[in-house]
Amino acid sequence: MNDSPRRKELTRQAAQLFVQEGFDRTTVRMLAQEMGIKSGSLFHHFRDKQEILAAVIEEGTQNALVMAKAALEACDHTAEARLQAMARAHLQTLLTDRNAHVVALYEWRRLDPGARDHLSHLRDAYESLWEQVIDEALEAGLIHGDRFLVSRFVMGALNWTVRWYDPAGPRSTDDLAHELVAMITHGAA
Amino acid sequence: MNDSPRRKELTRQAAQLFVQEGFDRTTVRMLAQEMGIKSGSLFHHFRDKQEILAAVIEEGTQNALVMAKAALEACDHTAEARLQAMARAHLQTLLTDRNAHVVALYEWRRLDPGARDHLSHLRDAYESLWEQVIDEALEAGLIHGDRFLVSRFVMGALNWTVRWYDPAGPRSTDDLAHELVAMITHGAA
DNA sequence: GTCTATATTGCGATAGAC
DNA sequence: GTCTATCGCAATATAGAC
Repeated sequence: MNDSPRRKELTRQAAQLFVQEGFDRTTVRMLAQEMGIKSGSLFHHFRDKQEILAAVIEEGTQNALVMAKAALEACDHTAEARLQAMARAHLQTLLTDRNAHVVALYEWRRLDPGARDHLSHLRDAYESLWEQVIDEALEAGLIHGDRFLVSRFVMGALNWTVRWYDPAGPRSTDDLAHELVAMITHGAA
Repeated sequence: MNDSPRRKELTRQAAQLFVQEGFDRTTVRMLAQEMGIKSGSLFHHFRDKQEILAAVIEEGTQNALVMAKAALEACDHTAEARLQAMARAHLQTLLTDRNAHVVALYEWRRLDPGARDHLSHLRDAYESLWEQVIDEALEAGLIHGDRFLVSRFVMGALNWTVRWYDPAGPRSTDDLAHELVAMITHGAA
């Protein structure tokens, strides 16, 4: 529809509800209440409920991409440091402040085909960033195995943290990133 | 309600729809059609839609538990063989024939608190089987790290396969299990 | 840009005949 | 155990005033 800061803020609020309840269980009335308006007014900002989901997922993936690129810029240029930076950035966009990245991963199937088509490029860009870093780790002999499988196993391990990680618990997202990298790089001594 | 073979079969058919559409998008009318009856008749077998979900999840977890135990019985008694057997069994119950195990993992949040309470013991039994095998691998020096984190990372990597694995593709579930175990046991030489 | 009011649809579940 | 018929309700979305 448009790209106003107002819409950005509404999208952010929608993301929170989608994370808590899931897309299907979130009603437009709940969304409107969270936004401080009535349900009818919501359709002035978004064509329909689907469009809200698409906006949230676009925001979530874009954000993950930006954060990952920044993390790679800032870290050492060793394969291990870069692997760790990616994992850390991924977990931060996933687990911090109930983020839109979670929606992008867990509600992807709920997108209608048109939106899925449009957003798949963004998702692919993020995933190929991962594959690039995995490639470097393979070339450096840091890890071994099939590039396709390794990257999907790693992303799976990270994405699943949403189901069990407790931000109030003893472990930081950095702890998790460190342990994951250690697990795949120092298996047998 | 009861435990007839009829109900077992209806549960199996419900599982397939839940995997395809998700619990929320599956209507009682869709379920009834799949079962070859009218929607009103469905409530002779299940009190409500929630109870169908609980039945599917119970079936899925029970099945995963039985398969895992059998796989551990049948394999060599080395830590690596046992790890591999668990991974193989997990993938088979997850990826073969659109199984109820997927529903147990991905629709857990949709259970009402009562059912969640009742079924959590079954889930815990399955997860502690995993932790036991992970413990053995740690003791054998096959892998290193935090027991809690390693088991969750491994299960995450496996559970995420549902999102990308293509049964018609070139890789078997056994290939996946082998690659995953290799990844965490032979990181750096 | 937000409101009130409402159209319309499809949902889960029930009642009672057979 | 299955059917037909339907209840009651909550869902998305629209119309038009302000």
